[in-house]
This record gives sequence, structure tokens and C-alpha cells, in this order.
Amino acid sequence: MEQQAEEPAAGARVLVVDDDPTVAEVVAGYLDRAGYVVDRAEDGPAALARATAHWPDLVVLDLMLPGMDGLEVCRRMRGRAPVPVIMLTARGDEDDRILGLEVGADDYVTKPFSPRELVLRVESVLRRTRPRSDTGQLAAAGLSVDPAARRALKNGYELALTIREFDLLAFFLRHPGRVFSRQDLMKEVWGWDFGDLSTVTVHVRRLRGKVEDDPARPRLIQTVWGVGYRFEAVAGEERP
Amino acid sequence: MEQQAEEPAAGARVLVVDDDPTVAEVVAGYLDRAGYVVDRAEDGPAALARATAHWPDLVVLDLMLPGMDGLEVCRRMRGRAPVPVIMLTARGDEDDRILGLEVGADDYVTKPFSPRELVLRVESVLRRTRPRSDTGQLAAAGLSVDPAARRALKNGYELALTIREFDLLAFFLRHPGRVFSRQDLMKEVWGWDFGDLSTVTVHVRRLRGKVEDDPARPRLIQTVWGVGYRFEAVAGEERP
DNA sequence: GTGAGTCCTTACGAAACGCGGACGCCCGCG
DNA sequence: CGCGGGCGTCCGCGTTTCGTAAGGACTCAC
Repeated sequence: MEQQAEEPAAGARVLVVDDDPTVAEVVAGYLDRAGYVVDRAEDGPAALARATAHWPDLVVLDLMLPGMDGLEVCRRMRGRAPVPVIMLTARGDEDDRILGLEVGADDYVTKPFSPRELVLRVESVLRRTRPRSDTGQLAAAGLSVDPAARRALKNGYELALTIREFDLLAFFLRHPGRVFSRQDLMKEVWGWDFGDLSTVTVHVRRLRGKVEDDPARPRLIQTVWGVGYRFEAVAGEERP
Repeated sequence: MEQQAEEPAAGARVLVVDDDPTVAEVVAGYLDRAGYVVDRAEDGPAALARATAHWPDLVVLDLMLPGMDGLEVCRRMRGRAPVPVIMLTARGDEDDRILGLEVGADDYVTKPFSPRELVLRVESVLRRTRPRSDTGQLAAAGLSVDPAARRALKNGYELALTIREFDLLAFFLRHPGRVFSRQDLMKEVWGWDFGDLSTVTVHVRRLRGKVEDDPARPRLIQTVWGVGYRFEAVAGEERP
């Protein structure tokens, strides 16, 4: 589950959620040909799972889904991190449209719709929502960090990091697999040439508390005894 | 891919309001092929809702609608912000024409009409009401800003912004999702290389007061502690 | 096993920061 | 000339964050 950055400008990631295979197929096909990386899900839970694996840049969401309905999916995604949503609604279903807007869908399209129109709306929403061009996106091991937005996501959930924590994590992500002494980190992240090195220790601990699944047994930020810390890009295994 | 910038220049946004699916279909088809981005609504409330989601550049409005009639729709839209309207009226219904023009329709077409003629009129009205064709219209999260007209709409309602507030908002809309320090903003919006940064703070606060639903807990203009501010283009949810 | 070195954890005071309110200045307008 | 709106500045308060200290836990070498 180690993704890489395959979003060089052109291909944003779009998650298409629809229980009708035909619709999903057509939509996905058009979006794919338009240069997007397309994920698909057939219902709410699947959509949320997909989002955990790969947080999308935009969601095309059928309002009518088996089990969890589209509004709920939208709410839950938004509860994790802000993401643009385009709703698919049945024609003339006024209440649905209003609901969609209340939840904060960025646009909606009524069925039946022209795929071409949908692609246009996707492009429109993305354009006004993500001018992400050259932002050096960082990603590894279920983590992704956007330096320009100063946002960090873990499995599709936004992390509330402080400045130091964010800078520290960003630095680690920029140099995966390498060991850094506390002094190195103090110099690189803090910009200090001297100072109490326990400061680094404490901040690493705080970062672990937010980033690690089990902070007591860290996997991402490992301690190299007598040397310093190393960020492990590939989710390593346990030492017995 | 073949299409270019949708909102500027080429494709203006036209809202077609008609309860007759056949008429709406035909009209929408022609306008679509003419390069416009077409929204559709079947009655008054739907039209107003659609306009809230995406403020149109022009409205094609059937005078005879179930429930709220066309004149009322026109009045309400105009009450929110000036927008060009083309009325569809039954043939020879002189009173209606008069009424339509009184409310301030920019043009009217009598049924039955040739779709080609309607497209021509749309183009004509747009030409004379939108002299500048390529002003970078900005929009996100229920907000839209017209730099040329120096007008800002929130959910279709006009905002009374001061110069600084407008410039600040416009800048944010031009760079959604990115963090800017107070210094950046002071440089970009004020054009100053130095100065009291609290000036920025205060103006952000004033802008929030007009733009945010709950200025105490801002959603659009977020504070990034110790760094600056970030405009969130996606209408986010509450996260308690 | 034992000790010294190293790391983890917690706690706490201080500093930094953002926010709201208020003030005075300037300018256009009546 | 008085008035009001827009603007920039300043101050006090509550909150967040930071750096450091100190005790306990762990690791490695002998």
C-alpha cells in the first residue's frame, strides 16, 4: 500500500461512486480519457474505504446509494478533510438538490446527464478549487503532506499539526530512510546551530503521538539508538 | 479537452427555466452546441436554487411556470444581483410582453420560436451586457467575484465590501487552498513590503464578518496558527 | 547483573500568537 | 463645517505552542 506521487499536474484523482455499473463505467471512461486518475466505488462504505487508501481530489457521488446514502457519504468525507463533491441526482427531484446544496456539494448534475457535461463540471470545480500545479506534494506510507496548503493527511484524515510538528514531518517525508541526529534535525528543522537537544526528542514524541498508529511502538519514525531518528517510508515490520 | 476555459470568454453560463421538458431539452441542446454551459430548472424555486449554486451569466425564462411565475423569478433574481434575462412568452400575448419588459427583461422571444433565433438573441444580449468577455470570473464555495465589475456575490446575494476587503477576497479566490503569511498578503494585496502586520489581521477579521456564516468559527478563511491564513475553496463541514 | 549512557514521558511556566474592541486619522459628501 | 465610512494602529485577554526540566524506563557493554 505504498502509493507514489502520480499526480503530475494533469491527472487529478477522481472518485466515482455509483451503484449502477453502467453509469459508473461510462463516467469513469470519460474521466479517464480526459486524463484523470479514476477510482470507483459501488456504495458508501466502499467509497470511504477507497478514500482511506487514496484520498481523492474530487468525488462524483450518486445521491441514491444502497445502504448509506450520498449525503451521508459526503458528510463523512467532509468530516475527514475538505474535498470537492459533485452530486448526481434524479431529475426534478427538487428536495434532493436542496439537500445536496445544504451539505455543500460544489455542484450537481441531474440524471440523465451527458458525460461530456459532467467532465466539464469536474474540470470547472477542480479549476476553481485546486490550482495545485507545482506544489511539491509529499506522500508515503498512507501519509501525504501538502506544503503549500500546510495540510497533512493520514489515511484520508486530516492531522492537526503545529508548526514544528508539520515542519518536522515534512522534513522526514523529504528524506525517507535516512538517519538524522538530533543535532541535524535541530539545524534543518529549527534552523538552530545549538540548543537543548531534548527539544527535538519531545517534538518527535508529540509528532509520533499524532502520526503513529501505536505511538508506543512507532513504525514510521524509528529511533536509531545512539544516533537519532529515521523515517521509514515503507511500513516496516515489527521487531520481535 | 477540446473545450477551454469554461467560465470566461467561450462558455458563459446560461440558466434555462422551463417546465416543458421538450422545450427545455431543445433549448439546452442548442445552447450547449453553441458552446454555453447550460443549467436547467423546471420551476421558480429550482431556478433560484440553481442560481444559488452557480450564478448564471444569463437566464432564459419561461413566463408561464407552475407555482411561482416567471416575473416573480425575475424579480427575485434581480433582487439578488443584476442578471440579464430573456423571456419566453406565448405568441401574441401582448400584456405579457409588456410585463416582461417592465420587470426589465433584456429581450423576449415568443413561442413557438426557432431555437436558432434564441441562440442568436442570447449571444446578442450577452454581447451587450458583458462587454468584457474574458474577465477572470472567480468562484468557490458559494462565493463569486467579478473583478471587472468589482462585485462580489455570496450565494447569489451581493456583498457590500470595501476596496481592501474586495481585493483581499479576490486574492484569496485566486489562490484557494494555499497558506499565505500576513507578510505575503501585505505584499500581494497592499503592495507594501513592510508595515504593521496587524493591519492584515484586522482586515481579515472584517472580511470574515461579511463573508463567513459564523465569523466566530470561520470556514472559508481559516487561520493557520503561527503561519497565516488559508482560503478554503471547498464548503467544508463542521468538525467538533 | 550492573552501571552508565540514552531515550521516553510527563508536567509546567513562559512566550508567542490571534482575536476582538476601540481609537484617531483622513477624506469625500452633504 | 460637521458627519460618516474606510483605514491603520494599539491594547488587553484568552488560547495555543514551545522549550526545558526531571524522573523513570530502556539499551548496551562489560
